[in-house]
Amino acid sequence: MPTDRADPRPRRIPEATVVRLPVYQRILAERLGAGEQTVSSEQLAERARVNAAKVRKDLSLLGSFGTRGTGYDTAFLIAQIDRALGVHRDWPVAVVGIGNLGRALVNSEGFSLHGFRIADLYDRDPNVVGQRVGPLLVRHIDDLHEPATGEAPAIGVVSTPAAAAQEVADALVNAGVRSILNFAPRVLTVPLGVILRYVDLSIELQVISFYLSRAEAGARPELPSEVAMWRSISLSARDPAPPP
Amino acid sequence: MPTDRADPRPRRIPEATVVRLPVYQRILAERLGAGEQTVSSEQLAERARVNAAKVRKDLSLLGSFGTRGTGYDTAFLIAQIDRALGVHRDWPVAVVGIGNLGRALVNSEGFSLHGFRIADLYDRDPNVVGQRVGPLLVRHIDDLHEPATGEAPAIGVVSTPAAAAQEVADALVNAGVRSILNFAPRVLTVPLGVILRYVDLSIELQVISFYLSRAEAGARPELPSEVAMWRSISLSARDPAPPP
DNA sequence: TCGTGTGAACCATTTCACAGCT
DNA sequence: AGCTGTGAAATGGTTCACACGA
Repeated sequence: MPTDRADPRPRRIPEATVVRLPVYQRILAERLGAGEQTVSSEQLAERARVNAAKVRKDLSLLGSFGTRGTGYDTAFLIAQIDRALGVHRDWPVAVVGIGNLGRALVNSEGFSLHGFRIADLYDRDPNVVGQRVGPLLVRHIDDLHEPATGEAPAIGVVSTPAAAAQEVADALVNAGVRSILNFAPRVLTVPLGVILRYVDLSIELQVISFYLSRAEAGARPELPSEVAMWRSISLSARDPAPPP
Repeated sequence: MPTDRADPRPRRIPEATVVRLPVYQRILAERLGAGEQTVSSEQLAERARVNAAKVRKDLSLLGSFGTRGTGYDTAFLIAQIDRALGVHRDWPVAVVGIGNLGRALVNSEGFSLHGFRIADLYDRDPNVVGQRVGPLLVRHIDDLHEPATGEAPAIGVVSTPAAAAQEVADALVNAGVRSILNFAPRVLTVPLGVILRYVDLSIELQVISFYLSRAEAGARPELPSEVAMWRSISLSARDPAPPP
């Protein structure tokens, strides 16, 4: 008997699935906006450029939410994915590095449209500290350990130059931040237990360069040249070694 | 006998490896800057947070470049990875959408430090068109089909608002651009054969949210909570179906 | 009839473990 | 003695194919 509704013991969700869920989310929101009450795995799959079986498998990990012969209820599925992702909660975000990039991120649709709340902005430049960006004042990095709201933000976004990134990451970790999203083109070191993800322009460009070269070199699609990807990297750290 | 030096028939390189190569690159550059002539798979692995065997396997796909008992020659390995990635070539890039984000990207270390040449800037806003950004003038989107340099750029970067992204992608494709890096929070549709990658703040935040929830829920590290990742998504499109 | 949910087969990637070179 | 390169085993993820329910 498949677990019904709010699953008390959620199955293990593979990392590969986790990164697809937000994509399905976005497609669902789109379809809901277009008035589609219901959506099939086939439709989701086409838009996401994946196999329909994969969509069904992914979604079935969250529970049995579809209706045979009909598909999935759009709004209901959105809610379920939200729940699985934990997005229904409030995750305060601190952005460190309020240059061009930081400002762009703060004002971006990525934050506002998806319920993440920017709690604090930090910079080191005295000309920037004290400025108003959106609804917030930029604070000095050294005040990181005592956030405006009194509690450490859940997520730290690093949008400083590469040279400052490690130092900022250290400061975030010391302040009790449990996860870091790094935009600086720099490999970071953080303690085990801190969630770390990278967003990196030059890495993406290099990956594209690779596939461009291949597409050009082999006239025949040696690697099928239609490589469409959502940030398809996977340097996920497993346990360094379960102590035997 | 392992193929030596410039391999005329390069092995197939798995996608998973392709995305790690730029990371190794960055670490190597770092070590070279620190004066390390040579580096071991163990050292690379530690910094990249991966298994050393993986590093060796990845690198052995490019050829046999290491020296047993010693490790890899740092500078030489950098050159080899560059070659594998095709970064030694000139890939002109067009950036469409010169708002906060576009400007941040154009001025970022990601471009300048990694040899990608920005060939064209485009926007739709008449107030922006004609402006000077870095060494370039912003041109109007409608001039996309006739790029300043006369030849279509190899890579198109989309940094417009979500609402304009599909339209811009279409224009890029029509202009002959073979690959797109999309920063807009929007699922795009492009013809088969066009390389498409996404960089997406809100997706990353949602993925982090998932792991934060899990880390919090299960006191025991249900999924080992140290999930460190390089943009680990993988919605890669395989051939829709090899026509039978 | 249509489309989900899912075992089972398949394929890709990771890790182990060790032979072989320096 | 140290570290690469790589078969072979283990793991993880994808796709097939079909029973089942609406």
